[in-house]
Amino acid sequence: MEEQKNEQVPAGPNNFIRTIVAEDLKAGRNEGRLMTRFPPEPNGYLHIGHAKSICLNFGLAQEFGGVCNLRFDDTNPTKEEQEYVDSIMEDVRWLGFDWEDRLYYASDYFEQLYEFAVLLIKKGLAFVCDLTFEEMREYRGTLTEPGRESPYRNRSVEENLDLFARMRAGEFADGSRTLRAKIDMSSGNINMRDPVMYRIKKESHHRTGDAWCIYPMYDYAHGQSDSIEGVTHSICTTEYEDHRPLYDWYLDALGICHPRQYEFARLNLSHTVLSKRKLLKLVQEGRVRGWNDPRMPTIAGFRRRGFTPASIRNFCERIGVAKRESIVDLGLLEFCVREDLNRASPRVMAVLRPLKVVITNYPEGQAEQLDAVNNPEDPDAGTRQVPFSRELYIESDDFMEDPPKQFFRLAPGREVRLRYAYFVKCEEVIKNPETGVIAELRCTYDPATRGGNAPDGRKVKATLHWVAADTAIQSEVRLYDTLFAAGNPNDTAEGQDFTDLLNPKSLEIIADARVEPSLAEAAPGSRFQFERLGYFCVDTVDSVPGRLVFNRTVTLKDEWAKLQGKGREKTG
RNA sequence: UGGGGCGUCGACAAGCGGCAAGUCAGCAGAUUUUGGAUCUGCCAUCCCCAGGUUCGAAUCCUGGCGCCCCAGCCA
Repeated sequence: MEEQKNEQVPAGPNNFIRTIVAEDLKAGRNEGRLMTRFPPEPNGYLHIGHAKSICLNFGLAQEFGGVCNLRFDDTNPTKEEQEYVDSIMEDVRWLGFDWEDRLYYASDYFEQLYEFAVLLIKKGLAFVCDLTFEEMREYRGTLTEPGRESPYRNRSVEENLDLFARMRAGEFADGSRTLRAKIDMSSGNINMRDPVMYRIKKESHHRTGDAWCIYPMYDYAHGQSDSIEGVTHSICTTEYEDHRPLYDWYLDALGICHPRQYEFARLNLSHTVLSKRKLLKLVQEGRVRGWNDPRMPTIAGFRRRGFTPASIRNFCERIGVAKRESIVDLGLLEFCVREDLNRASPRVMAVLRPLKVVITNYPEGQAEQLDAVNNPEDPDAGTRQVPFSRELYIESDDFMEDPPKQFFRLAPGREVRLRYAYFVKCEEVIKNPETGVIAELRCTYDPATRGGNAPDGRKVKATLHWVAADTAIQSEVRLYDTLFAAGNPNDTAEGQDFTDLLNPKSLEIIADARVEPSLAEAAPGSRFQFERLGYFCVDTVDSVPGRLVFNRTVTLKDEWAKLQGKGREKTG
């Protein structure tokens, strides 16, 4: 018995929605079909919260042999644009999902939806209301007081039919009339207080043009669209929980195929915001450089930043699906990218903040090529050659004149290894006589340690990355930190705007980083690990041959930074 | 004083009456030509609180407390 039970549970992360789907299938409901849908409104770019929904809906379909539709919820012409439609399709595909031939638009159903509305009028379940916006608000009542019925509520079916037809024909001004469902003005659920089904908007729609001047509301359009497509499980976020009675009401009143709605908690991620309204504001106010700014939590932003689709899918799997509201730590997302990038990224050496090193006992004018492993995690990745010469650059962070005990990189009199090259020892520190700033290090190398091993078996405590001064390529590197300094930027104090919590240091541009010459032909979008620094990708927008621009996707875990107490604010 | 939800480790999250999974983070150690990766061990006598039922409760009952959502002709 126990074992049988276990056999029934398919592999994969469990959650309550998956359990419901599995049970429905097992019970043979919906003729054994499973159909979900991802229904974005094309009024902005998709963000990581949408990725959670995409992974859930497409993932469930994939796992249980069902299908998932892509349907644009385009019922409000004033907010929607083709640019958003295009970006959404690109993002869903990039995440690795396929809606095949099931690309739908709510606007495809406008005629059918209109006929459904006529049917509800005929059944005496809908009426044309002439209340103004303000009047309707008054009649609606409040959270604690019931509403009052509209004086237009009892118009005859004939009059309603006539007026609704004339609304469609464009005889009335915007906002002058609505079509409303006749439900219950005293309901504790405000959604049931004679909700608006249609409003007049004489506006061009991105797909239907000027064919319509009345547009259906979300509540009226959504369930019926699900029904028309044959959706079995309509999965949305918890803020729609009290819309479910209305969702059910329309379907029952119409007597059509009745999908079931289930709600899960939307994703919140620490140190960022996931609301289209807020993201749009950041874009419009120029706080970021567009929807695909690498600091944005949008799919387009993460893509440009160098994240992989697999890392985002893994993240969505790990965070789970539940109903309680939560804020997922950004650290988990970072773990997911590192995990994926670690096994696949070619290693390369780059110096962000160059400190010149002269190897005094290395012959002037001499140069050699050293073998370097491309990816220690992947033997098939092979090796490459990196040039070595008398003058090098190392990371300025890798040298300290008067180091604390825990610092085991280069210091006066200390010997370290230059990765894949030689052991070098710091003999002299040269400073700018004016400023006292360290300008250059004089070191000696041990020719016997070529490749990085000492024949006498002596050890060094650190291995540094480096580039040869004469062959390194000067590049721009963009370092990103969290968009918001605050762990939870949605939690603003009185009189404070969420933009006040932006991290002023979210972007640092390094104009004169030096990267090893093998990167000369690196293609836009290609990803690398800069050894000891992090994962970087060639920017797809600004990088050009001869002037490479890299984005830092994520740093490597950094024990030394941790020892120095560098961290970010908690979620609170 | 309405309606709908939710409260399990620092952050997520399983669990559905039989004695607290897993992941991230953290800590300790091994290993290491990336202070990376990898490996090992540790990390909730306790599940918002208080009563009750039961041999037995995070799970059932009762009563509290706390948090979130809803008064767009937005989705």
